Amino acid sequence: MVTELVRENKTKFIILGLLSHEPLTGYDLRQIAERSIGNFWTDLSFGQIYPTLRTLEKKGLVSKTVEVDEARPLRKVYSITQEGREELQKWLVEPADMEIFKLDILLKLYFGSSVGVEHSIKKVEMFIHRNETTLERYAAFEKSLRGIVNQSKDHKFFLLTLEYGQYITKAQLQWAKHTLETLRTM
Amino acid sequence: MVTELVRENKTKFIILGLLSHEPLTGYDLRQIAERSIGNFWTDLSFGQIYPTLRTLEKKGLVSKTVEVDEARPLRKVYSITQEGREELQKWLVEPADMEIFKLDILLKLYFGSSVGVEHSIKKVEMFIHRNETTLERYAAFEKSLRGIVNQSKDHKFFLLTLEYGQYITKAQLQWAKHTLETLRTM
DNA sequence: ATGGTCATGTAAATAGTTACATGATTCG
DNA sequence: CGAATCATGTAACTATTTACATGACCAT
Repeated sequence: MVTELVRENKTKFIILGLLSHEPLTGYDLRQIAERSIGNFWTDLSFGQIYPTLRTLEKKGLVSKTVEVDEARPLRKVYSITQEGREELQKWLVEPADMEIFKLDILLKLYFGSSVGVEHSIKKVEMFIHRNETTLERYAAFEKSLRGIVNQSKDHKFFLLTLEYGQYITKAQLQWAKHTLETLRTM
Repeated sequence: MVTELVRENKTKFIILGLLSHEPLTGYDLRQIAERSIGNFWTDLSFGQIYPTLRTLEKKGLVSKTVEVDEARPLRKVYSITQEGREELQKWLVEPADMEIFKLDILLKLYFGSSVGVEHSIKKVEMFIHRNETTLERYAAFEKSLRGIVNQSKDHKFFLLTLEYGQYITKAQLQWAKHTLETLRTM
């Protein structure tokens, strides 16, 4: 039996999702993606964005208007079409895929027995520092978001993903502090 | 200025790391990887393993012995060489890369405003169920590990990565339960 | 002047997945 | 008798990154 497993191109749906909020250029897409889904997804690169926009346009899922403003770089502003919205909705109702985690620090800890525990300790300390910084950034973000969260549903959804980041980052900090103690007595 | 950023092939170091514990076949590698680093890294596929083993052998980082046992498939058992250990150690002392998270459920929640909140609720419920199952699996694993953890350093490192999984999974459950409440009042 | 931001894109390489191909043994 | 496990691997495709190429404006 041939079970044809169509691999879903997430970049495609991220672009469609972002365009479902507002029309954007390829350049905008990268920045908006970073700011909106950046805590739980890898950044989009131009090498992904521009080719994907072209195929999306070919399939009629997005449409393009070119803004020619002299003395300013030309902007190709993309909007989602009705077919695009339908494609997005078909994907949205499907069950979510498994989470993907790639923790280089755990790889290096797990295989670290051959290089001395001081290297592991240093990595965990850096990890703690990084997560503390992230938590501060989240707190500032949350503060500004709490004020406007009742203005739109989108803000509420954004807050949910921000809270995910906060829960995870706090858990990572707890783990890291516990791990430091363990490593120091090894 | 040309900043040559060499993209590190993690698969290579995972294989080297696993072989630094014991000699293994390509087939073994997939299973051992799944059991050992599977909670924080995506599984290795044969399409990655066999070609990587070949290039690793060509570079002299691993060596191969062929076990011909009649009435049994032939086994190519790979061992790490001294050069391989040095390559591994060079990588181990480098600072750890940023964590990579890909949360399809957050993508679908974030873009979910166009399909009705009941779809989001169902996804979060499934997420809770999945995480509860994972937590039970971790608990069973921990129990069996606590008994033997003093027998080897490797068990201690394994326990650290298992604990990471536990902290994260608990945090995800807390977030998901809070999120369910929020979604139900939307 | 230098670097940052805005804005487009392509080409080449690397990474990773999936399907296919083969075949014996073991377990229920 | 069929499914799972052991064991090898390749080919084709898809995904993603990185470097390169271009060029104007604006702030320091």
